[in-house]
Amino acid sequence: MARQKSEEKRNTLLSVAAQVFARNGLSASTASITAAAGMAEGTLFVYFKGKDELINAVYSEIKTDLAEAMLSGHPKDGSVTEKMRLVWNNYVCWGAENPDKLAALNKIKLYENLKCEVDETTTQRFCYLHNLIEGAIAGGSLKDVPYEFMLATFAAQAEATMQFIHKDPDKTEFYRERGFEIFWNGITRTTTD
Amino acid sequence: MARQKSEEKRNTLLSVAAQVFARNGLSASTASITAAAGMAEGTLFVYFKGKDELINAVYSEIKTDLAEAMLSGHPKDGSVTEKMRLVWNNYVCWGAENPDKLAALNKIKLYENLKCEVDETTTQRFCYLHNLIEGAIAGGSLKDVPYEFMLATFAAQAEATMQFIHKDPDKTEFYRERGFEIFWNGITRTTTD
Amino acid sequence: MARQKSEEKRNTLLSVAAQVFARNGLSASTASITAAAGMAEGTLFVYFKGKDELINAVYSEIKTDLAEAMLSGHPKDGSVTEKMRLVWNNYVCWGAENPDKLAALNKIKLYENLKCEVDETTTQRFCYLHNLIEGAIAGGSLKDVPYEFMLATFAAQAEATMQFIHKDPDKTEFYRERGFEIFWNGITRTTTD
Amino acid sequence: MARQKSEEKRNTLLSVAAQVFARNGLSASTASITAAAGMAEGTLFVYFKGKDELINAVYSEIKTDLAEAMLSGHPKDGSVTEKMRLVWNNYVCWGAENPDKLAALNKIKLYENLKCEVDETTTQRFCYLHNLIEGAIAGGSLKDVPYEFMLATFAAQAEATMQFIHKDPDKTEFYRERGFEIFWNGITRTTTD
DNA sequence: TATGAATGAGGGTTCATTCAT
DNA sequence: CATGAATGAACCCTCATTCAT
Repeated sequence: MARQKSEEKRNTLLSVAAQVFARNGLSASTASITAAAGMAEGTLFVYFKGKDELINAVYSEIKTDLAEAMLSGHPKDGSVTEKMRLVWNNYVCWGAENPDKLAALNKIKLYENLKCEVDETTTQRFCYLHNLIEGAIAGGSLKDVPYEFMLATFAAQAEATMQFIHKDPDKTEFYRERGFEIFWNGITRTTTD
Repeated sequence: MARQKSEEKRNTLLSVAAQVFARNGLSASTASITAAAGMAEGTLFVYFKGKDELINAVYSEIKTDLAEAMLSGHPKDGSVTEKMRLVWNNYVCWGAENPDKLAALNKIKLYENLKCEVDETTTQRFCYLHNLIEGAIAGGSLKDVPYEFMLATFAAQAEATMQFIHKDPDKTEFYRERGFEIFWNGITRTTTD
Repeated sequence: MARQKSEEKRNTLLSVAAQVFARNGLSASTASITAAAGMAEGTLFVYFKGKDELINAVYSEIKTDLAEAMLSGHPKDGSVTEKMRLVWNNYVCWGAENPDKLAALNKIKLYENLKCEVDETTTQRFCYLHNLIEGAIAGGSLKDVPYEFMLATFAAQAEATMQFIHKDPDKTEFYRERGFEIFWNGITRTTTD
Repeated sequence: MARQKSEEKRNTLLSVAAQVFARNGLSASTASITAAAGMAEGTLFVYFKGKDELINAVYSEIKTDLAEAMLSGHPKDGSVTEKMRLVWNNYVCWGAENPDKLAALNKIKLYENLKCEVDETTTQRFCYLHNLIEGAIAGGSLKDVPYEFMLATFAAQAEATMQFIHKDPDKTEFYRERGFEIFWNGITRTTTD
């Protein structure tokens, strides 16, 4: 008899868990998650071997979701700057629109037993970002800086930006623009210092 | 009469707790902390009302330590850039040299019951940083951006930098310089975009 | 060097302990007792081997106090009824005036590790009561009933009475009289049933 | 699906708890109760929110049991004296036959967090007793004495009686009769004092 | 003697996980 | 598969007691 497990239930658990983790921390009980999902305590263990696996799955899920959001609507052509700005906007808006996912992601990032596994598709998506950044590097003065460092800079600046947007949604556009400016100036400027 | 509470024991507990939290998360047991500190389980509760108070005290302790480190050796005069670079260097090096404190700080930041209390001196130290950043804003093109956003940018990029230094200590100077460049370019560049 | 222990401190501890036990039960901590007595935690253990010994000492102390109160002002002569009534009044009033002692006594009575030890003088005092009751028995119709049962009856009725007086002090005299009537009628009446 | 909470297990816990409390006091550990009941430590918390709820439930349970026992076999008609004697006998015998329940009841009575809640049926049963006593009052000379005081007298003397029966079961009938005599004489006698 | 920090066993309670239904 | 009662290890914390001062 093929799998009778319901993909829907699994997804419900994942998204409810993300919410609960975001609000109450990773120390939230599995019972509180199943309760919020309207399921029995034991059901969680039908879909995940244990809490640890659930946490890792939530992480993957959100990362995938984020990667997908980040590249949505990307133009085939256009300047590196324009492409980069789109990615930035997608990223920042995703965070502002999914505060629970963002919060969950940040908490799970610090989880001691995190196994960073991302699926193939997601990897490829980050690859696109990789290329963009390499392009930016090539056009600026920071030619010796590794891509990973730039990516970290990108994420760091973006997350700072998201938090301000989340606190003050009226200024979404303002922070989104200024944040990008800072980031882009930072990595593309021809230093004269 | 009787032994007096020893400031040394309290400090031992604080720094051991920071290490344990950094490595095992805030969910580490109080028993594991006292064991690592070579004390009896009950002793922790002589110095802190409960785990919650301990966590908050560790937070204050590290924040104070960081603030002190950040401003060490700051010159009375010199350009804003030079002063800022010194603060950056202090901050980044502190993080690279105190990975446990940094990790503990980041985990406690997400702690649900965190009571953000910092002492007077620490507040003043951050005030100095405040003024520096205001100076940088005044000299750049991002005049409408609030100080808090700049500070968040500073912290975000510094932390990204620290992590790279921590992973690859041989390149400490390299990342420290490039990180500052990116940050400083970002916030001071006269945009021509 | 003779005893340097202060009898006064010991007494303070006994009476403070009685109050604390009355209000918070025998499970009150030794620390709460020393705190209420204005002493250091360790001091209690200078005067008593442990909490158990303290509880037993409080019990003895109160029993002695009660026995003394019960027989105060007893007349050399007078009818059995008059003498008995005086004892009754003393007993009941003691309870009404010392609610904490009464409450402590009742709680300690049910203490699992109680060692019933009373000193010589107290024993003699209860002996006087013994003789009174024997006199009452001799004059009534319950000649075959053992003294101990009568004493229990006396105590039971008296304690019920005390509680009503304690709840409604305005009716002290009323309950004191009615309580005695019930008791005395009960044990002296010539049954016609 | 899944096991349902078993009323039997709950009852086992209640009666085992009563025994343990009777013998070791309310300070007995919850672990000692589940062990005596042959269950895991956690099981207690499936049936009761905490120790406090357990203690209150034991209290209710015993009160209900006592109220039921007290009125068993009560005659539709007969004199007040006869009815009262039956209640007395039932009460006293229940206490003598259930020393653990009696002891538990007395200890719980002094429990600092006791919430006195009795169910409807039990209340009605005590109501019957109320009426009986009112009848006795009406026929005697203590017309101004409140019912509650009489009830306290009843309980106090009955409990004294129970203790003697428990210590000397051979004289059950003797103490039961004498005890009732004393009580009944006490409250019904036409005073000539 | 008096103190109170230090101790560590023990207590109530939570919770991830198992498994009978 | 879905359920939720049952489990027992582990946790935080209390507290009687000890002992260095």
